[in-house]
Amino acid sequence: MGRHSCCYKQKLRKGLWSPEEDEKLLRHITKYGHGCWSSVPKQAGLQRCGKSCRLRWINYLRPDLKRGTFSQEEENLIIELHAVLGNRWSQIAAQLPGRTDNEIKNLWNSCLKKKLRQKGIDPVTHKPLSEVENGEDNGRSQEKAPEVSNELNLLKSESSKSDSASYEQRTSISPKAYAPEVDGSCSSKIESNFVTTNNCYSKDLFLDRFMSSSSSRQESYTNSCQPLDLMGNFPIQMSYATNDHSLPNDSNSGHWFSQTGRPFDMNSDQFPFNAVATSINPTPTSTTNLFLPNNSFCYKPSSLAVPSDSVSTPYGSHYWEASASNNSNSSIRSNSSTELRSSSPLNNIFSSWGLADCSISTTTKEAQIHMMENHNTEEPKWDEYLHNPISMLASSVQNQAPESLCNEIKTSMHLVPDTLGAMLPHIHTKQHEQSQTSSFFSKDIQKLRAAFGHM
DNA sequence: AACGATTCCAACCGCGGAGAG
DNA sequence: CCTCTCCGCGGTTGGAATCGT
Repeated sequence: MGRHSCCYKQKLRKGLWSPEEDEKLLRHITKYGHGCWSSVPKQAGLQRCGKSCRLRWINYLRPDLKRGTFSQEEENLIIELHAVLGNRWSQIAAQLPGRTDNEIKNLWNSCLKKKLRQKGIDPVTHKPLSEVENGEDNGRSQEKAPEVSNELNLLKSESSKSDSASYEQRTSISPKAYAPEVDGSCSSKIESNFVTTNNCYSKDLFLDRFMSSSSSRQESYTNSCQPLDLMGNFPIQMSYATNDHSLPNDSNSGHWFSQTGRPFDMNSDQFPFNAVATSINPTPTSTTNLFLPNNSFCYKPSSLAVPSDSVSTPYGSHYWEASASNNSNSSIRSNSSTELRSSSPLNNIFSSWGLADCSISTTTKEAQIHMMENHNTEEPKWDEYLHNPISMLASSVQNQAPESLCNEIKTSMHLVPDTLGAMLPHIHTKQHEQSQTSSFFSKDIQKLRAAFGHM
């Protein structure tokens, strides 16, 4: 049958990727998008199979990847999600912006399993080991909530020492993303009720939500808890600003913003600040805010203009979160008591952005309606982004040389805090470390450093 | 310093689903 | 329907890095 024609083709390289290969792939995808993966290697001049390219892109080159160790919140979330979803790594990953299924799987196998066992919890069933050993219940129970609560209690006691926010607060983001909106009645409460109390939220609903919304990675990214770009912080615009390119005009600028983040893998998500605003660390004070200097909840580059009507919060900027239940039917939940800015020229762009203050869960119905309306007007364009963000991006920047675009996107790829908390580009692998001096990367590093004012 | 054991993680493999013809 | 191809997912592996003796 030859299921994977690439598998038996000789001459194809296997194993670790060289920096040159990375560069080729990155350039190609940045420029043209991946399209059909099987044709990518040929077009990009790589001696790899399409599968390998895809994997490399998803697990390493994708610009929106968050690097570094998992925070306690992330670990907790993974455990929670695993309790409900089992080994559905891709779906778990969909709830952890910037993390790949592979990464999460590795973490689980190498770390979390052990941790759970040490705590006396069976990592498969998420029940107390003693119970499992007694053979009381084989397989996964239909009622997960109590077991998960056991885990959470243990985890709470462990992780609450340093965090002022409650565990529920810290874990509220993800659940709210898949909070059922069957009738809209649960939306705000659920944020803190999932798993811990399970009051209005069954596992089945939860699963339904997942199963129906994530037939593919991209789709699940779109539909689920989404990284939130920052109101007033314009990822791509900043890139342009640092590169002296003129900004797209208002009507086009919408192209640059992600409502849910994920469809903009290539763009907004890769922005160094994005991960901050994303959902994993609901509490701005949590300990591992990888991308944020000073633990602030969002970081606003000084070079960026902020809409005059944006409102300061203890955590920085406001934004709105979109939680689309599917591509054509979305509900947007304001997560703050702040009213929508309806007068902004970029209103429709921001129509679904929320405030990242997860401790506040006031839902404004009018706001939801308003936002839904606005959101819907963006739908067709949004759909295009979903299917080919890169080419959309490319077509939006006709005036910019592809080369430059490539560099800009790449620039934001891997940013890690330096010792002072400044965000510096980081080429992750050892392979890459060797090539950091290549002009391809170093130019961007310089640019980025300049943009951040750190040298 | 040398060596073996262990850990970690990037990458591979094989399967199943979806879609086109 | 059937066949074929492509894609994505989850399990597994290989090897580099780290740890312990």
